[in-house]
Amino acid sequence: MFDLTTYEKLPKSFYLRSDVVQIAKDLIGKVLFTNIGGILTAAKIVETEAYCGRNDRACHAFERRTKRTETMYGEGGVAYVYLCYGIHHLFNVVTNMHDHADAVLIRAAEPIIGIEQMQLRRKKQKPTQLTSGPGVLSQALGISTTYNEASLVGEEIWIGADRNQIRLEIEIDRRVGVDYAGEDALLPWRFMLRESEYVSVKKRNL
DNA sequence: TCTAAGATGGGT
DNA sequence: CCCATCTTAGAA
Repeated sequence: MFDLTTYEKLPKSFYLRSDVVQIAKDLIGKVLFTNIGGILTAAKIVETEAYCGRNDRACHAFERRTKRTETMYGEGGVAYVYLCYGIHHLFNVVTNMHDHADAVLIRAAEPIIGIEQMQLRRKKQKPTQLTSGPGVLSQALGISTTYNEASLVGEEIWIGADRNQIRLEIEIDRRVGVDYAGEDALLPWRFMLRESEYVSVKKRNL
């Protein structure tokens, strides 16, 4: 069985750091927990992408401070959840200090706790069909836009570090689906756990 | 007001 | 390849 005391909830200071690319890398191998509707689920993060509001055309907050992006301009340590294509709820981790609009998109994970509940939510059986992709991951974990701005150091959504974590091999790639961002689409800001079967899209070329 | 496009996913 | 589905941002 899984011993919850193995995992240490990441403190707010983890999210307040200024290097969003480093944070995206650091999040690989961490475990995303949700306790929503009385259902505990957890999944190990295997794929992330960094978005930087100040110099990254792919970021929603780039040269834009609107109702939607205001979440990213807030202080780090909260969720930024938005609806994509009218269907998918994409979960991001807001980082950095107030007025610095950075976030990390959690793109894929490996189910650990609450797999049966994820199967019910997803109406799929195979473990790789539960949390491999930013939209489906949110569905499996019960995350929707109602959790936009929710704290990541609270009792509904949080991220834990394995106290016994050994060194991980990380692959780097360009981000998915941001071709509109011109040369920023080529930034090496996507991180994956090497050899994981749970990443959403296989490695392309930088 | 109006409209195009989008950090996707599933099916053909 | 196609399409579901709807909010957002920016234009008019």
